[in-house]
Amino acid sequence: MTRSSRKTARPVAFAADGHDHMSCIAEALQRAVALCESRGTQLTELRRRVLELVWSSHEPIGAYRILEQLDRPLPGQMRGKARRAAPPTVYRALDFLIEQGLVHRIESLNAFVGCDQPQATHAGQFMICGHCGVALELNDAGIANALASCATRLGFKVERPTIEVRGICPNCVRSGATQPAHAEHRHG
Amino acid sequence: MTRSSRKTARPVAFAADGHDHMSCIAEALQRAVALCESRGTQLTELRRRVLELVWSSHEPIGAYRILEQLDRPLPGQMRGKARRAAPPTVYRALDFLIEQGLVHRIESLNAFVGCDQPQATHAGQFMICGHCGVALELNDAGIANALASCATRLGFKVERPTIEVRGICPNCVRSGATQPAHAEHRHG
DNA sequence: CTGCGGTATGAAATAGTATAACATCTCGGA
DNA sequence: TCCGAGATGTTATACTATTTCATACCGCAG
Ligand SMILES: [Zn+2]
Ligand SMILES: [Zn+2]
Ligand SMILES: [Zn+2]
Ligand SMILES: [Zn+2]
Repeated sequence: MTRSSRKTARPVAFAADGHDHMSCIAEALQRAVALCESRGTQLTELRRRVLELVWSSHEPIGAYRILEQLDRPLPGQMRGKARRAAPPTVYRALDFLIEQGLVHRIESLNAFVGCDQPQATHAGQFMICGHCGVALELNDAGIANALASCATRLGFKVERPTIEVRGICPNCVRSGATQPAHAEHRHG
Repeated sequence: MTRSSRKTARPVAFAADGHDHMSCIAEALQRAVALCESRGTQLTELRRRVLELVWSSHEPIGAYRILEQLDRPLPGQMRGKARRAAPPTVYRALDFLIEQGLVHRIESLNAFVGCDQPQATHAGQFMICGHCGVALELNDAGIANALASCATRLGFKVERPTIEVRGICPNCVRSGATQPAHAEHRHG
């Protein structure tokens, strides 16, 4: 029970005392396998590997970072001068994973992050820390309702909401972080 | 009185019967001049021209589209083989305009759109039609409150909310539009 | 077995978006 | 005049994403 061992009620990604990320990854992969199984879609080795890399942390990762990691031979394998994978390889895998709801794209970062509730189709809301880079996905009914009511009032038919809130996470707030400190983009 | 001549209460960008966009542009430029004047910032000819291009329609425009337009000699001017402007030129102008609150960046489109309430600093919410491409900026208190309350609950300090809702605008809904029809990105 | 269609991946080229770094220009004040 | 700040010009490059065609694999009809 990874969850019940936590000391706080805070979401895992923002946990004050860190968390066992290995099991985070393992559980995500397990869910993915089960989901694709149940849908009859093919979670191939390549796609599984990309998903694993996306889940390597709770910070959204760029497609080209994934590409770099894909190139590195897995520990224990000596496959010398393995040819560098090409961009379409990773973009195609990401397309598949997004379609399956296993990964979300963070528009404001041109990056990708794993979804921990892939079962139901949803458009999550993201709280992204500009200091440590961690992105937390929520499904807040209040926000969703406010949006829906606003759209209804206008006669606007919502298809895909994009909600990405940049700020400072609880942990970084407590440690007095105000400056960027996280590489990221300029334009933000 | 452009506004009072409208037949509906709908926002100009989504007006059912179209609108006098020339005055849209003129008013935006006027506001910009006044604002920069009052702040002592320099709305140079280049920046004014870029702002005008951003306002050329209510569809967000990409930096490189602006660049193309900048190259075209103004009607009446025969400046032959004018050198093509370089990307930094337009990005710098956009940076200035964004800083002044005169333009917003639409993250999900890598594009830019004029702001019609540049006075107060704000982070607008955008309703973007996937069919006609028009983006409407709102400042809905309900959404803002829902977001704020959610962030408070988490202990997350909001710095820059990004809310961009893709969908179909009232006009396009009425005309039965469901397909994309608008070029735009793939990844959406 | 063999060929066929559908899906996944490999590979090369190119398109699209954005910034870094340094040079030049202009204008107003010391 | 000289200086310094801010704006723009210029070149190169980084970063992100898609198009296009080729190849590999697999289950199945003939
Ligand atoms: Zn999700
Ligand atoms: Zn943080
Ligand atoms: Zn605005
Ligand atoms: Zn529309």
